[in-house]
Amino acid sequence: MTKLQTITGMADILPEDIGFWHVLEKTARTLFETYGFEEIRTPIVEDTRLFQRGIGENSQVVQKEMYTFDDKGGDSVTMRPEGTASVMRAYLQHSLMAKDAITKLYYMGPMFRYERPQKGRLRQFHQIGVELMGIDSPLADAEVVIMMDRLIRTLGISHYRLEINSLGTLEERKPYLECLVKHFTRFTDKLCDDCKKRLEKNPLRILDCKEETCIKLADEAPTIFDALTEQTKEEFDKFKKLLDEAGVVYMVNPRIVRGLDYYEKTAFEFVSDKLGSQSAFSAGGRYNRLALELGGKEVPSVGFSIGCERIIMLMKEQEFETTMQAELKGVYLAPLDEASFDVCQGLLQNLRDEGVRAEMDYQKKSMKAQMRRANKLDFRYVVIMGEVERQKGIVTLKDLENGEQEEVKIEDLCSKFNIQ
RNA sequence: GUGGGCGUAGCUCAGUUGGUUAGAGCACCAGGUUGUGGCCCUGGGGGUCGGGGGUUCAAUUCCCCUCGCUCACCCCA
Repeated sequence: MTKLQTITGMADILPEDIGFWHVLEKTARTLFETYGFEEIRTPIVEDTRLFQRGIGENSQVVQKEMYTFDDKGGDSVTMRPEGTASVMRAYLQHSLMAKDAITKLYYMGPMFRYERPQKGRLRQFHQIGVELMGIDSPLADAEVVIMMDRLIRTLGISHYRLEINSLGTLEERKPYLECLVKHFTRFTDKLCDDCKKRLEKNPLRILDCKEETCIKLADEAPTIFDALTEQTKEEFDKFKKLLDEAGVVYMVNPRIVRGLDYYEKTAFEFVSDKLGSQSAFSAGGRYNRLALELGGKEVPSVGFSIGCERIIMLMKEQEFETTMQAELKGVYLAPLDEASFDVCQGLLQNLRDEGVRAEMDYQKKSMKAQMRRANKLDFRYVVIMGEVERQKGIVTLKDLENGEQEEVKIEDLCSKFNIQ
């Protein structure tokens, strides 16, 4: 296999698909900006320590999924596996809090994780993310979730659901985790092999296991809600109320667990059963401690990120039989002899200078071949020029939509399209 | 890292109980009209049958190894 091709888990996005990306990106930009978010672009490669501290040393992402290498100066650098840590780094580095107490940012771009690819999962994938920084309030939580819900609807996606949960603060979660471990330890021998490991590494994950016996044990386990303080409960209730008022449909799922260490309190996932095993196409939550982990002061924040490849799968799903015909537009120049070819070269440039989509062959071709190509490439008009036209100083302009044609003076050609 | 499925033309796939020049549809190019597209007709180009090794008179077909793709586990967007 000496054929050159993309490496495992990295995919080309071809012209036939790029329309979906443009629609997604444009819709997100427009919507986010009406909610007061501004774009930020951070580097793809960062100091490895940013992610070790930000995402959490013991998370799976940091432990085995990062594209980490030493640069030529001997520094350990990492291709970003997610966006939030970088945005927070930029926020602290440039003291963005100085401009206003609240900072609203969004970003879009490629992320990298060394995993085995499968449906909806690539090693280079793309995320659009949002971070609302500087305030700890259920109003902020609700704002970003509502915004995400509106985005999904604007994109015409209907087969999805929103699941929410509260993970509690770090202080609330600690005793709860001990409680949970105590509960499951009594049934260690009944847990599946994976969950035996989870019991030590990440007991919350057991709640999310798909093995039947584990599910049963998880059902009997104490829930996080038992451990939440009144204040956290009230905040969660307020959050739900705001969603209700905005007409956002959700279900509370106490099994939602976040994979990155920095989440606390509100957590949410937008999921669809049309995505295969990786059903979440957007997820996020509150992360009040991230700034602390990065060595700054506390910056209470909430955000989410969208898996672009996954949400585009849903956009495609929605396209049913939408045999959207390409719009016919532009002018194809079809010279029939050598001298006309040169004249058309000039016309080609004139048209393009006027902003008209124009194209012609790079070598002399038969009229049939030129007509076929004009048709194949969805041009609306063909300019035909042979000896007859040239001597009269005109071209034959054919409308491929209805087959009608007329004679147009060469000098009038550009202005004809310029007006339209 | 683990497990299942699959690799034949640009794409979707037939095929051979091992046997001469490996097929179809679509796509592409050309001709049918020496100046007129889409439909139709005719013709053409294009394949190291993923790669390597083995068995055999003979391998795309059987065996082994390997690479790749894909789905799932783990985990995550």
